[in-house]
Amino acid sequence: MNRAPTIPDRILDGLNPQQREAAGYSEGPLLILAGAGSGKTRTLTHRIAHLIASGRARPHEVLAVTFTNKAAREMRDRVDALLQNQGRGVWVSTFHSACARILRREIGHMGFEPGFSIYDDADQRTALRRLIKEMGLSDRSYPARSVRSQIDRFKNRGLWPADLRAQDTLDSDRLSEIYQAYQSSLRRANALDFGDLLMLTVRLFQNHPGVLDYYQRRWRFILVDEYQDTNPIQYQLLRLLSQTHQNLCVVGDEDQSIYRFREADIRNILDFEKDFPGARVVRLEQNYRSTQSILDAATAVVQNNVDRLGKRLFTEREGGDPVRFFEAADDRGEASYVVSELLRRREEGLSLKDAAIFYRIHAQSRVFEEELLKYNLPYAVIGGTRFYDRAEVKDALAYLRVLVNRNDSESLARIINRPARGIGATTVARLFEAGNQRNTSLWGGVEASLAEGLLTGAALRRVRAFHALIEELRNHIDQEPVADLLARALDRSSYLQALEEDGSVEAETRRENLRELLAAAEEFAGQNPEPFEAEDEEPRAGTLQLFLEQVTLYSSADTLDGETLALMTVHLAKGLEFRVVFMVGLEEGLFPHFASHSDPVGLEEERRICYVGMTRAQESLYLTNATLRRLHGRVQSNLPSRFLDEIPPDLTVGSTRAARGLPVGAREPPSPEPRIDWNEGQWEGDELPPLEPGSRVEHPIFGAGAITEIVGAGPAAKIRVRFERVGMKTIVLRYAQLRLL
DNA sequence: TGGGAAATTTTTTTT
DNA sequence: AAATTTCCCA
Repeated sequence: MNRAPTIPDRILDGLNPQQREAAGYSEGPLLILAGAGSGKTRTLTHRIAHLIASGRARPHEVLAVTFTNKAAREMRDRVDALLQNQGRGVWVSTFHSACARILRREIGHMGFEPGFSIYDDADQRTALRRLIKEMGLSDRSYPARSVRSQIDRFKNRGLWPADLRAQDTLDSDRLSEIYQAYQSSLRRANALDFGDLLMLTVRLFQNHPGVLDYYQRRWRFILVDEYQDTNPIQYQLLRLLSQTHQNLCVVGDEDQSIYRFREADIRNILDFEKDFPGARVVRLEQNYRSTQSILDAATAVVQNNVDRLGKRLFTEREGGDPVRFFEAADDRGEASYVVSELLRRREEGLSLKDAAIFYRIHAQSRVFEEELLKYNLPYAVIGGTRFYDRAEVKDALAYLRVLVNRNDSESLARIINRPARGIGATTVARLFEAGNQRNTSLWGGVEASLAEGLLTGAALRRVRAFHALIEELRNHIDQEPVADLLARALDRSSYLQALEEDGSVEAETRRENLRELLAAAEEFAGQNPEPFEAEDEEPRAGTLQLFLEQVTLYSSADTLDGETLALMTVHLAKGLEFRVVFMVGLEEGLFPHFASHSDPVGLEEERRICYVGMTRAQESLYLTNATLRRLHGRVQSNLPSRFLDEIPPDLTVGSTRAARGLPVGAREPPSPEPRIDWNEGQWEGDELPPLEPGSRVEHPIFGAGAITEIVGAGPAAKIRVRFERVGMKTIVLRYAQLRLL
């Protein structure tokens, strides 16, 4: 049956000596420092295939961790192809998916039920918003959004509420209290958030050595891609899992670390040799992807970073097109330039699937979409408002989630009055309170209210009817395929009916989306989601549960195919490559993003993001910027990105501000520039004067100073200025009699 | 009480 | 522009 071991060495054919060394390396920790385009994924897949083909590991003894589920699927397919279908059983997944899978089996040890829900960002926020209100705290001092991200950051660092010390936050008392309350509410709801998937797995391993032992023994070889973007909790997990066999192989590039906001810690890769003594280090420095011009330009940018090991990447693809600069008058002009270039190149035979548009933030996609629609060019926006984030889709999924786990309070709260059935905010608050008092979920509150007569009149009738609806639907869980169950839920809840009666175009779109969701559910049932190895003896989580998990954990970056142009953020572009890349919006304030402006560490990360984007290009790279940009409903005027200025002019063609002697990026404006006074009509409407941190200004009373921070946009923006004579002041731009120096 | 309209606030990047 | 909160009427 297992005929694989006959051809182990052929698997290493076609690799260069360094790739070969890494792929064929036998036992012990292994660090592969792999520059952009140096074939790291190829090396990883060949290593997995070789481990199995040579008989050193059986498929189920290998765990490979990738950054996205899409990457996981690709890697699984490639391994499988190399092994002629003997590769099934290798676990290839993201940290989150792997942990979810472990927890489905083991979470009983932690006092949760196996049918646990997974809360996404929106669920977390609404849960927090309610808790903060319940605790009598002001949502001004504790905006749910920022509390959510702080808690998330704690989790990425592996910190539970009890671990917080004063230095972790300015007001650690209340914050850790909220965090604590939030964790109890998750527990009552039998729910985990994204961070908990990792946190609970680590805690499970720490508290249950027997369970840890099983996984330690089982995974004799562990491989991790994009290691530069792992955070402390992921590091802990890897340490625990690799203890027994020490066969941890990590691949990464410190220049491509772009997830600091998720607590990714570059020291993980810098310190690997210290953390895992005796580690073998292999460097992959030959770039097989890009032309020399592209590589040189990208290197020139990233070289401005202080915090890096430094490496020499080389390519045999000499020369190539110079990098193209284009400065448009505004964002529409930028889009029309990009699309006209696409049309031109398509005439020359470029396939749209070989091109991509990268931007810093999702909001930039819109103008490009409009322009592409004009010419009927097929495109796909990756990420952004994902299909599964649409209100009606979330409603439908909430019904399913409640059927699996009635205690999922966020989902229940979402659907209890959708479609409107007369159970308003006041009633829901009461039900929540009833649940809280009994230390149970919203559903517990519903049951208690019905049993103990806490409600009267219309409210009672309506809640009773809703309760009956859920109970009725639950009877069908095990008897019907996911799609049928979903259709039944939408029908019995009158959700579809309400949309039909609405009659608006919007409602029609929503129904369309629901049909699409039904189709997705059907398709899901058709394919066997994850191949299970016999040894796994995994309790077959219901298909319904697997469907929900996939919908929650799989980002839409995980689907991209056909003859379509891809639009995405640079973050989502990591790990991909395209013949032609347009990186747009290279402007101060946008890229580098203003949130990182005042902080050198943040700026270095922005520079790495830029580097990642540039190195995706194989043949042609376009870098564009717009002088005026409509963003967040306002028009702003941006200087070209300082990153453009960091690229040597001999590698580029096209217009640049620098070539015309105009100010670029962080540089001081040329000095005998006429003084700009924007109180006298040069800057109309919402247009913002060319100000940025670092600009020097003069105030009639305070004298000269330098801008340290700009808050907001347009004339209503405030700026913080450090004046030479009077120190730091905050000034509203509109009223300030400032002059630019 | 519930529902929808109007006013207000807030802007990065993701599993 | 979009998300959220407040306001006002039935």
